[in-house]
Amino acid sequence: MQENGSNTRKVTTLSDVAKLAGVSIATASKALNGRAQVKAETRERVVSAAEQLNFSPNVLAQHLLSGRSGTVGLVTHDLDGRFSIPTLMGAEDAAGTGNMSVFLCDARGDSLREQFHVQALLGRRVDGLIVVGARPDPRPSLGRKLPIPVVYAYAPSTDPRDMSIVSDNVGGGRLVAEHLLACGRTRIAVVMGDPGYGAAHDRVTGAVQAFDAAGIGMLGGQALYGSWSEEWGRTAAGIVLAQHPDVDAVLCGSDQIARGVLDTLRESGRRVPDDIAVSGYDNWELLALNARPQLTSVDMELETLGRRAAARLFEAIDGTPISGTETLSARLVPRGSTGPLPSTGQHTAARS
Amino acid sequence: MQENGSNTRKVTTLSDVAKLAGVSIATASKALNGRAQVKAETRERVVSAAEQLNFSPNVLAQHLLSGRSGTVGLVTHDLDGRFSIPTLMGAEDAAGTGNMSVFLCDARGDSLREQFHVQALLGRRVDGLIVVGARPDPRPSLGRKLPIPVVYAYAPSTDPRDMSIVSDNVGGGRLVAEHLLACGRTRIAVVMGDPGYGAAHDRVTGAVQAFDAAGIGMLGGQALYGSWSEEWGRTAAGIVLAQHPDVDAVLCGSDQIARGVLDTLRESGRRVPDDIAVSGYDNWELLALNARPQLTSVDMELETLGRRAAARLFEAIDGTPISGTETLSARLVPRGSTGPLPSTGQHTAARS
DNA sequence: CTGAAAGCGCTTACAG
DNA sequence: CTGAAAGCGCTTACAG
Repeated sequence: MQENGSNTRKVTTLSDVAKLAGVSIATASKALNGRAQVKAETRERVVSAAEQLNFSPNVLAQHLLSGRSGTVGLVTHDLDGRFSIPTLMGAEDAAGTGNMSVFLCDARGDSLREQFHVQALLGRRVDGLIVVGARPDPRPSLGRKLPIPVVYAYAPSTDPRDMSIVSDNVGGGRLVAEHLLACGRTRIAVVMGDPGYGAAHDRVTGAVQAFDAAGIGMLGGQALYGSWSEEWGRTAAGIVLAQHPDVDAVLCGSDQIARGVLDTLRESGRRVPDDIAVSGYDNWELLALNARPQLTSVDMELETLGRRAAARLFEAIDGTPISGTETLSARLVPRGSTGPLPSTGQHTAARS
Repeated sequence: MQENGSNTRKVTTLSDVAKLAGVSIATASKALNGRAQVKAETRERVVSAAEQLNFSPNVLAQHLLSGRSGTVGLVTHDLDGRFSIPTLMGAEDAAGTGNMSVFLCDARGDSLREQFHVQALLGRRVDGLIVVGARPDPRPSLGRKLPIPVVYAYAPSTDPRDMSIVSDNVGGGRLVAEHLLACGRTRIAVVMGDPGYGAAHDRVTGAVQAFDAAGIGMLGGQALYGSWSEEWGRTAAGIVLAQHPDVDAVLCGSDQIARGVLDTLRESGRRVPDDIAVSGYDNWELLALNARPQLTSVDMELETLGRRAAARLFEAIDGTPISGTETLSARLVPRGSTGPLPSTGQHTAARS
């Protein structure tokens, strides 16, 4: 009944195919692999035998010979998070085009666990390794003594000789600040997330570059740091409104923060974007598309990042030396929460 | 410089170890694998040689012999979604305890892609397969002719002879309805998601069972179906308030819907939970914990589900026949959005 | 064009 | 206790 309850069913082997086709196993191999020196008629006989037996070559054996396993290891620290998943999809994508398969290992931020997984993957003779961080800050290198190439994605290695692919947070901050300026906003507050993240400071740095270039200062002279949460967004918006009632834009460090800011603004009777423009970061569609109005955001293009990481890894596997940090541009995604100031009015004061 | 730019570095092999230890490769093998018939002193010499050379046995070769690869394939259809990831984590978890590694393949809802991945995994001689759906509705079987066992997780197979592990949506709906009843609510509206999902109807069915047992009817006599979005939650809450201003609870089909409902209630001046209790489903912490108040929800315990799927798969790999659908109970997570009616009052009417 | 033989890295009876 | 030999499933020179 349950035919696959146990592995008793014998898997067909090349020698089964050869026997059925009435040839040697060497000839069967050549026929199936499209080698030139096989008579057409013989090849056909072998191929049809293989089909008949539903033959699928044992890749493990093939790779024992070739010295390559056709697999890569993906060690992630953030399987539940939203950063590693798109990275991982991009990598799987790039891998899938060839005949690579991906081992997924979740190290959960624990470096012992990471070490354990790396050893296991080495034993499986993966051809290379991609390490995906949970947050964009630099992380310790796996070292340079591994027999296979490694690419660090999202979170770079602290060792500059390693290959890392990261998102440009400075550029992303600049991009969205420039957008707000282009919308005619001049009194722009910055509400950032956890100051323990390098990305938080990078995004502020980028925004300040844009403000400087426009010859205006950040509203209040400095960014408000807190956490990456809606709660903090609500609180921070209250602070901004109290201290700077004439604010005309809030640049937020994440979409979660922006959602909180939007809530407080709405409940204070401020219209978005007419009175105040609001921008997020991450372009997390769940949050951005369900916001009222929909949220202008910055997309780090993590899938591209993952694809790039995999591409670099494959180059390295093919022998091209790789090294250094590659920074990927972010992309602005304008939506309803930002727009030009209404031509009629100055920035209206509180209207509740 | 870049020592791992190409794979030139030769990987140490058991024969290297044997040579260094001055023994045959057979003896080296036995020594490292803890076979009894090896002199302690010899074993020590071999072990230290292995360490010195940083030897890591080629698992591909070992598995060629044993007939098992020590790997399983995880084919998912929802890598970007929130359902497959916890399932996958649970599976990885269960796998990690042994010495299993997991190949991750994203089929993206495309059955051709799925077929392709299954073939590739078969070629890699995985010992078993877990198929994770993107939504809880039944899906076509991969068939019964595969040489390895398969477990369907989250989305069951349509073939009852296959092994499937699913979440109990009827029970979950009943659970949360009972909770609302226990809070003293009697005028309970049900706002469900996309009626194209079996889970939507299942959750309603469970709720109705609880209502029947309590001898009360659903407010309005039927559930409102729409989509799994905040937008729909906002709209639906408006409908409920207009038609049944004396509503005292809203049972929502998802946390997203509940977030929308909460927003409309707040903007209509209704207090949650004093005037109206609100419950979600999924226990998606991002949404549930950031809600005001925090959202009572139902947790499908997807990680447990994944772990269970993997456990069943391993049993099957070990020869135990597996079959049938296993239904996992959901768990109520009470938070601030539900609670007893204030003792002082009846359900207050609109108070805006 | 076809096949016998060697070998990929390992393990396991089987002799010594 | 140790080692030579066979074999896991395949591919690739090398002879015929």
